[in-house]
Amino acid sequence: MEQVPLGKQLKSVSNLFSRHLNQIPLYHEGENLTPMQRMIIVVVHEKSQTQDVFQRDLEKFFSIRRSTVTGVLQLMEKRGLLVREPSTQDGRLKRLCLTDQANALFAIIQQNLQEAEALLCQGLTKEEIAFFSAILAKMEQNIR
Amino acid sequence: MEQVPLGKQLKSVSNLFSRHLNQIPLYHEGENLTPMQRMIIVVVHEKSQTQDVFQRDLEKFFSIRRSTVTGVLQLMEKRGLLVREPSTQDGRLKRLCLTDQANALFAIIQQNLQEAEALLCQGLTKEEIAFFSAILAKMEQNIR
DNA sequence: CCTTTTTTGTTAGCTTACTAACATTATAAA
DNA sequence: TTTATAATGTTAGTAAGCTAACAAAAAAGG
Repeated sequence: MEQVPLGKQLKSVSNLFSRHLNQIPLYHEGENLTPMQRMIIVVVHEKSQTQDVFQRDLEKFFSIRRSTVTGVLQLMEKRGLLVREPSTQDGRLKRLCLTDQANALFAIIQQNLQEAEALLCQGLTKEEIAFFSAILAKMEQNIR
Repeated sequence: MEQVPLGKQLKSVSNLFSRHLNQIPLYHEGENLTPMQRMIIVVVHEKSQTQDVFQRDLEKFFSIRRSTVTGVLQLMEKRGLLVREPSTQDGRLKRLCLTDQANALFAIIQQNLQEAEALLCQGLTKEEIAFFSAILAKMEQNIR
């Protein structure tokens, strides 16, 4: 009847994944991007192909709070990775627009992410991974 | 061939779990404990039944860095949840010692954790949970 | 014994998370 | 129309994660 501390286990793997991602270099000379910045660049790049992307979309996509979105985007804007343009349609919304610099990094960042996930999933079958992902989705529903 | 952003999914669920745990009240009047503080109280309480617990043990157990352990414990000590006693055997080690206040909270915290995990796993069979946990363990090996 | 390496813990500075309280704009209701 | 409610974003303050650089004690090697 020993209870596996599943929450702790989840947190461990999540932390280790971010830590690993953080160690993958992007630029040759020093400067780097954080894991969250990389993920945001990828999702904004992909989604903005077909639609406008606003801050609220990140909130839902990553399951994080508004204030967290604000903070991360402020840093990214300061580093010249994106700009936030107020919507003319709806004064509450701010559209996210990647800079050329960020767009240029998209391909390599996406590859880094895929490699990191490949490492994470080493030795697991496609079916196992799909099953695992489905359980995560179920848990997300349960706890939201 | 669509790649599921597994890392992002992991982070979402992990964050949501912590957020949920953070909302479970402990005291009747205002003050509360953070998710990490709760987990540390539980693990130190349990492990110290049979052995001395040092800071390095938390580092391994939670897969976090030394500096993180230091920071969390400093706060917990400031709040009177534990004390760090330098080992007489080995001058590098600091033994962790829960206060009476923290020990008194152990039972209810453990129950909170179990309820939170039960919510997380709602609708999943024992076998599914075991399989999920095994995959997490495998991933932890892969990426460490 | 002396020197080097390993282990453990701290500090400083940063990022990402949270809550709570607030401001602003849209939408709904009266 | 006017008022109330909902949706979106910000700020302030705090916790927990990280890296890098440091200090001190123990262990290993000479």
